[in-house]
Amino acid sequence: MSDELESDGPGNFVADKVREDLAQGKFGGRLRTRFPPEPNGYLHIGHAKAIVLNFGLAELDPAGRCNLRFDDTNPSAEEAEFAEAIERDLRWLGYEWGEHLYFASDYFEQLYDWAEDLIRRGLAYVDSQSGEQIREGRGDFHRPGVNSPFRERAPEESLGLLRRMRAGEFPEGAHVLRAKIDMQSKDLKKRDPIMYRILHTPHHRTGDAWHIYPIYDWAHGQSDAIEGITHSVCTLEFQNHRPLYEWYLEAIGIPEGERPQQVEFARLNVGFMITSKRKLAQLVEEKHVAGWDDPRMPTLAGMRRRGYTPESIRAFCERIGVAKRDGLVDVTLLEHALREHLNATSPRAMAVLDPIEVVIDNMPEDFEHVFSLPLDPTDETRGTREVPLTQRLYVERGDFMEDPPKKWWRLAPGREVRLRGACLVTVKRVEHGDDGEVTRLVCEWDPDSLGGSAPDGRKVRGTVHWVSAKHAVDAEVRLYDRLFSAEDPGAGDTDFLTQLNPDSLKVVSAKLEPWLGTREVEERVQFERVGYFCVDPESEPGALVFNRTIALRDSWAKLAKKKG
RNA sequence: UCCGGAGUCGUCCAAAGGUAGGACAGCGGACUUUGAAUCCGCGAAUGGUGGUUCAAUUCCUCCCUCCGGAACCA
Repeated sequence: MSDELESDGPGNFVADKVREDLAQGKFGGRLRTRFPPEPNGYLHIGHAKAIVLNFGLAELDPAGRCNLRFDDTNPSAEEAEFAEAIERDLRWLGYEWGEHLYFASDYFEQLYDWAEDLIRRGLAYVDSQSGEQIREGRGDFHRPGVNSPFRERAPEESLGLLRRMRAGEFPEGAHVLRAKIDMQSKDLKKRDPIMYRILHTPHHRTGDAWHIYPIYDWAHGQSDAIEGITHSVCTLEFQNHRPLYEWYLEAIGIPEGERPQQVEFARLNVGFMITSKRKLAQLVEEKHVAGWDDPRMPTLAGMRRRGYTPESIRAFCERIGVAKRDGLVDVTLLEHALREHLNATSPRAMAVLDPIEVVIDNMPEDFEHVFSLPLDPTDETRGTREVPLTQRLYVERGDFMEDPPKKWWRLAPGREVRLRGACLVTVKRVEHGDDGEVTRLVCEWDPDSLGGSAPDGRKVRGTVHWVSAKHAVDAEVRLYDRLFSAEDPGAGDTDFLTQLNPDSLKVVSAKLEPWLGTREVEERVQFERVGYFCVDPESEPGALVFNRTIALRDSWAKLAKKKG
């Protein structure tokens, strides 16, 4: 059944349309999509949805393909660094575009030729009004626009002006090229939209070759047409652009059956995350986070560093579906996809994040036993790691309670619990510091319980993780939590910065079992009973840094919380 | 108010002129050498009105609500 689902490909309205077009032989049976990021920021979870959609659609036909095209028409915001990061993140997510890497800037010359052609045909003109005048002349929702005094300028004059604009003879703002459509249109986008503006900013690819740059609407559809795109999939906010998209394609003479068609879908919003590039850039610039790849960022780079797997992100994108209604996806859906994949792939080991000392009183001081424990208890073929047991250990402070509530199965005075994989111990005495804080648990063990179960078959409900003090490896562990404390940061007129979660990062010094001390950058593991972690690139030999990707579900915490 | 979109469980997505389905979340239980995972079960929705029809959530009318649009941004 799942085979069937997969061979059918994604089931959503865009895929349905593509299948229908394919079946009807539209575009001569050709299928081509594109992912068109602007290189002015890093890719984030919202882009992942568009990527999975576009690359996924291309697979609906054996000959289908998805181009990567950088929409680099505004040099003032764009940088090569971003383009490189985007390619890196795309590959990490699992996509490949082969030789089909394009840049809108590669089409500048063609675009320019088309523009001159439009002028000659009376479909465009150079407007020499100020930005203020142009805005005023456009009217508003209730007021029709008025024609620019330059609207009837002779084509020859516009041509001359445009050439001089291109050559850099005018200051920015002196002139623009506008399409001559209809200043009375109810569709404000059609009130003589601007095609080119003068910009003397050097471009990251074309350098100072150009002094005019095309506006999105005058570049996007044309780029699609040049590349033979059949389905130009974009988000809802571009719906209002579609009539203009189509007008330009017709104006430059693309025959009807060959015009790419724009299809819009709802962008992704995830609870407790933001996907506004402007806001993400602000977080980075104002140093609310450590960078675009801060593990708390919803960027692919940040998620990668946090320990997300590409598989889990793709699975999430497939599960949320594609539709035209705006919404806010519950972050638990993302977390579920993450845990699901991590659970299936992460080796297990033990680490104590908030250590409290344990001494096993009736164990010889020089006792040492090495257990060979499975890295994956459900699959012994995945190997084992060696875990030493000695008289002095660390256990988690939170796993001990001096006066436990009902249903507490863990360490407490007189209570027998199991040290995971090792043996059974009972707390005999509790030592306190001056401030009353527990400093040490003195326990007794059952020497016949080596391995973790008692020969008499008595049941021991609680199991806790532990680390031999003598062999423990110290490491920094960064406990990440949601960056925002509000599900919809910035909603209403709230400033999203006031909703940053003050506890989104806690750094602790942990005690690791020896095997964990030999992990390498980007390796992912499960700290048993705690969560999934991965090794941060800032780790140094002998000074590992682990990032908490996500905690394990904790039904005890839930129970305890419910009972107050 | 003008133009363009959208309204289905708490959330996201699906279906359909004839018992509205899945996932996540929630709740309950089983199992457990991870209070994890796994398994089983439960509750939960078609914005409103009028109409067409044997039957409307689906088709039509009117209304309501929400989102986007007046950048020389994408």
